[in-house]
Amino acid sequence: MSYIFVKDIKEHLGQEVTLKGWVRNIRHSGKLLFIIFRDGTGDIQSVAFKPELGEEAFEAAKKLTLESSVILHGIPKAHQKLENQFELAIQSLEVVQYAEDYPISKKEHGPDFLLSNRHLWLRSSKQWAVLRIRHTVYHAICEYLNNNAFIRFDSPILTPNACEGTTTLFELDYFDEGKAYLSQSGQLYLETGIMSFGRVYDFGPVFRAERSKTRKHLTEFWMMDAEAAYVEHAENMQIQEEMIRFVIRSVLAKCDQELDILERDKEALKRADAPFMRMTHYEVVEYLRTKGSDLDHESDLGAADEVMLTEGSDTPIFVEKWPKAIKAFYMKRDPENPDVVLGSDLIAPEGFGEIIGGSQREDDHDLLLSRMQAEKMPIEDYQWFLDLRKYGSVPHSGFGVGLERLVTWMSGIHHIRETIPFPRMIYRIYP
RNA sequence: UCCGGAAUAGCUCAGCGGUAGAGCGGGUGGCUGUUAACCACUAGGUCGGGGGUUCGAAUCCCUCUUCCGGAGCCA
Repeated sequence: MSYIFVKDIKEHLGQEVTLKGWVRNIRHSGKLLFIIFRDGTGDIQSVAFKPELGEEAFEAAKKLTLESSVILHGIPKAHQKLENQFELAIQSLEVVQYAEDYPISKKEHGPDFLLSNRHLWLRSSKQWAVLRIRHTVYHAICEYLNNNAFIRFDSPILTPNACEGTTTLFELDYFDEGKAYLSQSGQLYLETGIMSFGRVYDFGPVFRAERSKTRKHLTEFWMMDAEAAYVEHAENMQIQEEMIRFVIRSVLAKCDQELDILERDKEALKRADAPFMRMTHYEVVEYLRTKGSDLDHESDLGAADEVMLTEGSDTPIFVEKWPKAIKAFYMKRDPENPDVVLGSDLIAPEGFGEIIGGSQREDDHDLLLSRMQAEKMPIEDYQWFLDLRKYGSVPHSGFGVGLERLVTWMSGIHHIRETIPFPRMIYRIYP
């Protein structure tokens, strides 16, 4: 039997329709029964009136519990009390299953309980909204890149070595080949792709075995790495800015209802869709010192520094030209100042912190080799990477976006763990 | 890894040396417009584990475990 989705309800006003879904909440008052019904595409209040439904069916409906699965037949009409909303006048209903006592109640719960019940928590309206925004952000990123000559080029997840030597890797046995590691970035592989396709990106899970324990970290998260030939530092930032602004506009256009559910300040998002400021690391340190930070010119920004930096700014801010010592080996030196590299971090406003890291890459074989030797990297394992600088090397740049960080910012939520269906954190791997 | 905090009913918490409590959720009943509906009644507990102090410990001390918040690292 054909049925419709709640999202399309206003196209069927006054017609007999069927809806298939679940009971989000139920209330009854004598001969009246209200079912807050959801089907994945949206929620709608459904009303049953005992004399119309019949004694038996009404009593069966009264026994519905939270999250019971149910098929409703009825007529959508304007909500009697709320403007611009609709409700379904139930004519009959089929109970698919009476749910057992649902663990997630209508009152508050703690994070430990909710995370242990993540498989059920996903049904809650805020989680529904966040993950739909994630879907929109994901597609907006791909759409922007696809429209700008980038080709999807997926990097391997099982890798023989670290892309960046410093951070910790998840290790596993790989048949007779010794140890393999879960990728923490596809970037080096992407650099091979640009020599064939010009512009490429990957989008997939990456893994960091850091014992991080903050609201901005997951051990497994989704990263989009983009890499482009003949793109230099300034253009690299330009691409990032255009892409982020495209994402903002997409979320505002497609996720109005979701942003309302999350009580996101939409005006703040609209204001972020404006030219992004660019500051060098040197300028940032000078600026923060006037605001009381004791940061020095050799150090990375701390979490408090990032917040202080973007205070009063509506848009994200690029922090560029970092001291070479605190950045990765593959970043290209600034020809105007060999002490800094042509890298940039993009810091989101409203205290959400870093969402992108990018740089122009070192394209000179000998300079790159000496940097790798200085880092005591196993050169033989990276011969393929060095080869790229022998056979038609070109200036090129790239960047990596943390999907969950971007979704956290777009959603305006407190903790990154809600932006992925099943968060993996240092003390949690269930469910 | 470091610094804080917490663990009491299914859930969220109060109680902080003298007979284990509330709200929500569950059950039963009531109500024709409810909005985390409401009203009445009702069931539900080795107070995280172990050890100690005390006439007496949920409460004080030690220890272990688990979780939370923050830092660092990073996206």
